[in-house]
Amino acid sequence: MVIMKYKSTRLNKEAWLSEALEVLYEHGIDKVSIEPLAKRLGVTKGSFYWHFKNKEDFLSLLPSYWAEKQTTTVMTYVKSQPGNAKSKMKATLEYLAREDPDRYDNAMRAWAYFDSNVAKAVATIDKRRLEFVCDLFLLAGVNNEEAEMRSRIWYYYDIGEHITGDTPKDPDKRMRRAELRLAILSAGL
Amino acid sequence: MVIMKYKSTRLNKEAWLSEALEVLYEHGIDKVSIEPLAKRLGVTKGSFYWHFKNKEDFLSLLPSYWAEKQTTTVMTYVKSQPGNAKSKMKATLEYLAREDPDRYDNAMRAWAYFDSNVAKAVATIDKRRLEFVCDLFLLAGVNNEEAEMRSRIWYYYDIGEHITGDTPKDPDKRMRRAELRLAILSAGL
DNA sequence: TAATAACCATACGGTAGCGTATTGACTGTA
DNA sequence: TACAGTCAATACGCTACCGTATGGTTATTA
Repeated sequence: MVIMKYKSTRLNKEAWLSEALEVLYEHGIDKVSIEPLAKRLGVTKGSFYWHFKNKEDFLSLLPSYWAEKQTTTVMTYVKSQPGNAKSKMKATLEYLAREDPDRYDNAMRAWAYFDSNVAKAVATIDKRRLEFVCDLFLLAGVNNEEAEMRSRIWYYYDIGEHITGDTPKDPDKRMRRAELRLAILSAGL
Repeated sequence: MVIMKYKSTRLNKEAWLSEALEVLYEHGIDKVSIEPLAKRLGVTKGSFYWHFKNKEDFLSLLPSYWAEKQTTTVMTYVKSQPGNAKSKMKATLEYLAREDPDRYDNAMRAWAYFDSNVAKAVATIDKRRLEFVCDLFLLAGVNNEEAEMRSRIWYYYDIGEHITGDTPKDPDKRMRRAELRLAILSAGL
């Protein structure tokens, strides 16, 4: 027999942050407001002001909360994969075509564009990803300047496809694009 | 002697739309509100409700207003330039490196992400630009599928660089990037 | 210059959301 | 079982903004 020792709706900071991230994802940062959030969580704002000082304080925690959830990503997967640079690139693209792990990216970018603190958090993630790709090109033997440019072209493609909503639903199409992309961007390696 | 026959602050619809676009650019769509806008324009909201039915109606006009301002762009310039495909690509990149004409793009995208009507307007512009680039690759003789892929890689680079705020301030650096980019993406043409 | 139309100011009522103060309920520990 | 600590509900005042109603100016046209 199950004994409900605790009222299951008692919340912690993370519950609020997680829900906020969800609303951010669905409707954008300006719809992240305390009372509606409380409603979604089945509590009142009394809870909110117990856990957080105020709204500003709360929102300032969101970017780093998001960033932390970004730690287990493509990169850890690909690094674990054996093979040369080109096959690692392939692995990266296949992973992305399968998983689409960057669920909150667009919403964060939309927010970041009007908030420099958020922009910093996003820039950190972007930098990390760019360097990861850049290393692959360096590994493939291209010089520094060109590796940087190729990795930019590579990574900004992801951003562009993502943000225009152009990512094909059909996995086969995604794979086909990945092939072509790899062929074009790793030409001569 | 100057006689002020008209109070210079009498407005028309466009004045409101233009100012709204500016606020959108500076602070995002949720800061586009009637009363503050009126203040910026030196009138009261009495004016607004003369020109527009309500806020929703007003905002629905903004994407097309933006889209119209996009008609005179890179494309008209480049089309007027002589030369083969590759030199037209070069002309395009040089124009972009010089002018940065897509001032409102990021703000529109941020908005578009949470409003499907806006998304449509942005998608129209994206499509137009993509086709323009695609035509250049077709002109250079690559097959259809690859031309589409190359143009995506080409154009999404612009979006990515733009949205990450990575565009170098230094014109020389921008030019250098353009050269490398052209070299990489037009390899073998 | 009188009449009409175009444009704007002011005052008002209404809603959504922020933040505070206070009280209440639950939980772990002595 | 009493107490302290944790978490939440309620009630309140406040601000920003939307939309309406009404009347006042300014321009246009006859």
